[in-house]
Amino acid sequence: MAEREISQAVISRLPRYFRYLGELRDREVERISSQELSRLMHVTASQIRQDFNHFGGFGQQGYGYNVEYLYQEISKILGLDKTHHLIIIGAGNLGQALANYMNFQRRGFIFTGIFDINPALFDRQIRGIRVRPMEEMTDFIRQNNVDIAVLTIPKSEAVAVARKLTDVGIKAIWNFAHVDLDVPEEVQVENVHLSDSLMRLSYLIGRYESRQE
Amino acid sequence: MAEREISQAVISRLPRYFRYLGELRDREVERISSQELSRLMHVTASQIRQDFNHFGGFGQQGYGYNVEYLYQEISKILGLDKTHHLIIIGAGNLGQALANYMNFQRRGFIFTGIFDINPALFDRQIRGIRVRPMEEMTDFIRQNNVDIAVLTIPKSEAVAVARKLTDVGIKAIWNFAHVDLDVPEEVQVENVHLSDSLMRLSYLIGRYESRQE
DNA sequence: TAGATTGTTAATCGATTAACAATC
DNA sequence: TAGATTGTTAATCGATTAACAATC
Repeated sequence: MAEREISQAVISRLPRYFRYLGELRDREVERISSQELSRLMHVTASQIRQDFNHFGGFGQQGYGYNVEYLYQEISKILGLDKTHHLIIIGAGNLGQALANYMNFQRRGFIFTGIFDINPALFDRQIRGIRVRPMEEMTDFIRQNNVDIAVLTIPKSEAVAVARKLTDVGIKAIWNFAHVDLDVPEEVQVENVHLSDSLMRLSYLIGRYESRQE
Repeated sequence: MAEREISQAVISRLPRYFRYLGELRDREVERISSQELSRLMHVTASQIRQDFNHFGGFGQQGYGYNVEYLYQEISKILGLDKTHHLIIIGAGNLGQALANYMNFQRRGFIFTGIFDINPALFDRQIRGIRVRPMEEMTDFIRQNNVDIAVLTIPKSEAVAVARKLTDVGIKAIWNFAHVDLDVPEEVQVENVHLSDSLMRLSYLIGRYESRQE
C-alpha cells in the first residue's frame, strides 16, 4: 500500500466519528458539514476535514459529507465489513460479560469459543457455546479460523498464553490482563487496562479538589 | 494550587509508571535510573525524566530514582492514598464483573452499592452487597458518601442517569456506556468505550494485512 | 575527585488549527 | 452565477527528544 502512515491519534478518533455518523444515519440525516459535526462532537471542523482527508476526499465542496457514504467508508477503514472470529481466554466474570455483550456480533465479531483452566466451568454454556479446557485452545484456533483472542486471565498467566497464541499464528490479541505483552509485530495488540483508567479518574478527582482550595 | 497544568499525555502515562515501579518494588529493587526504566518500558529516558519533573524532582543526580519513594509519590499524585466509595449502576454481566474485580478494593476503591432496574436481580448478593432498585440510588449516594458511580447500563438510559448523578453531586463517573456524557465540569468523567477499542484492533488487523500484499 | 545521572533548556518533530483557493 | 463548504497549504501550538550544565 502506498498510503502514508496514519497517526495513532487519527485512528483513535475514527470509532467516535463512526458512532456519531451511525446516530445521524439512524435519524435519517442525509448530509452534514464539517461545521455541524464540529458542534455536535466538540472538535474543530478543521480537524474533522483533516482526519477524513487522510483517507481520501469523502466530501463535496458546497455540500458537505453524505452521512450514509461516510459511515460506510469509515466502516470499511475500520475493517467492520469483514468478519472476525474471536475466542475468549478466561471464563471468569469479565470473560462471560464480554461473551454476552452482543453488540460485537453485530459488527462482525463472531464469538466462537471460550476457554478456562478451571474444570468447574467446563461444559457450562455461554451463549450456546461451552467452556473448553485451555489445552484445546491451540487446536481450536487452527481448526476454526480464529483471528482474535480476548485475554481475560490474570497477568501471571497472560504472558505465557500470549506466547502460545503467537506461536499458533493468531492475528490479534485484545488484552484485558494488566501486563504489557511482548509479541512480534505481526500480532496486533490492543490493551484495555481498566485499572489504569480508574487511576486516571482518581487523578482527575484529586486535581479538581485541589483546585477548589 | 500553583502547579502548571499537566498534560493529558503525561497523566495517561502515570498508571503505567506506577505499575512498573510496583513490580520493581515487589522484586525489592531499590533504585533505578531513567535509562534502565527506559529499556524496561520502551519509552525514552528523556521522556521519563520530563514526566517525573512535572511533579517535582523525584530523583538524585548520579544515583537515579529511589523505587519505593517514586512509587509512593506517584501513588499520591494518582490519589491512591485516598479512599473512594463507588457504586455500580447496572447489575448486568459487566457490572457484576467489575463488582467482583477485587483489585480495585486494594487501591482504595471501596465497592459500596450496586443498582439495577430489573426486579429479578433485587436482593441478589454480589460480594456481600445486595442489588438495590434504581429508585434508591440518589438517597444512597447522599447517605453513604459515594464519590464514584460506575455506569454499566445501556446508552439509552445512561444520559438520564448521569443527570441524576450530577444533580445529587457525584464527583466522578466511570462510564462504560457507549455514549458521550455531557456533564458540568465539576463532575469528572472517564470513558471506557470497549467497542471503540475493538474497532481499533480491527483497524490494525486490516492495516497489517494490506501491508503484506 | 571522577563518574553517573538528574533537571532543565533548546531543538525537533508531529499534531492541531487557521486560512483560503478550489470547486461543487 | 453566488454561496457554501471542502481539500489543502501554511502557521501555530504542544509534546517529544536531544543535549548538557548542575550536582550528587
